[in-house]
Amino acid sequence: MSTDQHVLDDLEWRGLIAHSTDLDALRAEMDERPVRFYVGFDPTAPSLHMGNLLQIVTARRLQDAGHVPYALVGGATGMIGDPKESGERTLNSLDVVKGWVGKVRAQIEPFLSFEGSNAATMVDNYDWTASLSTIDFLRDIGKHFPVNRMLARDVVRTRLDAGISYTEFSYVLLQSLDYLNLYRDHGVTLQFGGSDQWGNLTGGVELIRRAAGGHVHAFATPLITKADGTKYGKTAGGALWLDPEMLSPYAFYQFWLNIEDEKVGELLRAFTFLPRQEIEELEAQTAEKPFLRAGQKGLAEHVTTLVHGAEETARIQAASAALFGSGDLRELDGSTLAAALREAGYAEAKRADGMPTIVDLLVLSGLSKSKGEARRTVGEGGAYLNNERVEDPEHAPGPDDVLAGSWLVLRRGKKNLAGVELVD
RNA sequence: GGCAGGUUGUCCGAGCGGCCAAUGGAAGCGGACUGUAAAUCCGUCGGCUUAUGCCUACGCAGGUUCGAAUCCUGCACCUGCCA
Repeated sequence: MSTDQHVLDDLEWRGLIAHSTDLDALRAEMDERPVRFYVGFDPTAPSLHMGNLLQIVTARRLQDAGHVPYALVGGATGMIGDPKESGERTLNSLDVVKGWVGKVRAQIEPFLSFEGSNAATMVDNYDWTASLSTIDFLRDIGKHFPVNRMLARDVVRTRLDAGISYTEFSYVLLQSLDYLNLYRDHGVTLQFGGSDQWGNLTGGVELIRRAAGGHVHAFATPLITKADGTKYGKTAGGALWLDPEMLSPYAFYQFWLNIEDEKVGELLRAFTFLPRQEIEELEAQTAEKPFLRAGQKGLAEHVTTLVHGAEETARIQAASAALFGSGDLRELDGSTLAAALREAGYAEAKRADGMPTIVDLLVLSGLSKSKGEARRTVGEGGAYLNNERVEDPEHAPGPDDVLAGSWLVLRRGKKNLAGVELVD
């Protein structure tokens, strides 16, 4: 579309292609006509997360380049469960999976365009697998999967000691069948996914060659990890959910704002739609004047806008500036303070119940999970009321501590902020 | 199928009748240093009306004992050796 370079070159520059089938063949096909491609999302939770966002954004890039997206939500594969190294998954009921399918679908839709000549299509593999008979499945699909090859896959090998059910072992057949169906019925010739899906992706490519004699493509995006090689999203709140009910947009923004310097460039390339030149400028700024955090700010702003919208992002930025600014909280005007705390997270306390102690406030505001933990935080010197350290766990704020008539600003550690509003 | 060993807190892993909410490591959390960065160092790390108190916890269910994570019985699962 507007990109002056080939979309595959753009994807490569952004570091999005970790593994692939013959890219030259794919390029040739793309140059000839719009390619129909698909990416699948299994409903294993009520919300998608950071890893899925990478796939969604990648799909969008391909659509922007004129290709035709098929977004698959795995109502069927979600019933089975992709084998993962850490062990067998717990099966979810059909009702639960169906509920999640709806949520996941709704999360994907805003990112793709469903209009125009290359409109996106949503599909659910439950539609073509639910009625499939076991005999047909075993004859038509199973026959093309040599078990010795299946056993050689990394995930399966690591699971052989700990144990793997036949159910999960068979997962690759279902995903491969999806690709075959989309190839036959919709002319889909490209599938991509996370690098942990590479085995499943190539499974589909091979099945199409064996069962239909077709030559199709696949590529895998890399696993995004922290500078030390561990996964993102393993922090207190758990995964980096896209659903604002599961992770507040404020917390989402803060996550990106706190990315390590070494990773800023990589993430800007992978997750934002900023043009190459702008990203390179931000990278240069981060390298030269890291304390300005220009890269982190750009990253946080763009990704949060992408997921939660420009208005919400503006509110969060104002809140962050107010709460993390160097100024005195007392100098903030009441409405700014209230708005900022409502973004950051807050709880209410009844004036009639008397003024709670710092320990109670930490628990109430959600900054500490239990009173024991709150006491520990106070003891460690990590508890702050209105940006001033509190060292006595029994300390209760006085009337002078109440800001803007009804607010108390609680902080645990350096960057966990929340408000408590006194109400009648 | 037989024999042997195992199942401990978020994870790994000690403990093998009382001194065990349970050694050690990792993760997490807090502090110092910084830039709401990384690295490093220090501290902390079940819950409760903070109490020489109570509750929950050492695969599950029972039992022995004044007293069990530790002993016994049954069950489930895992690992190794033999068939």
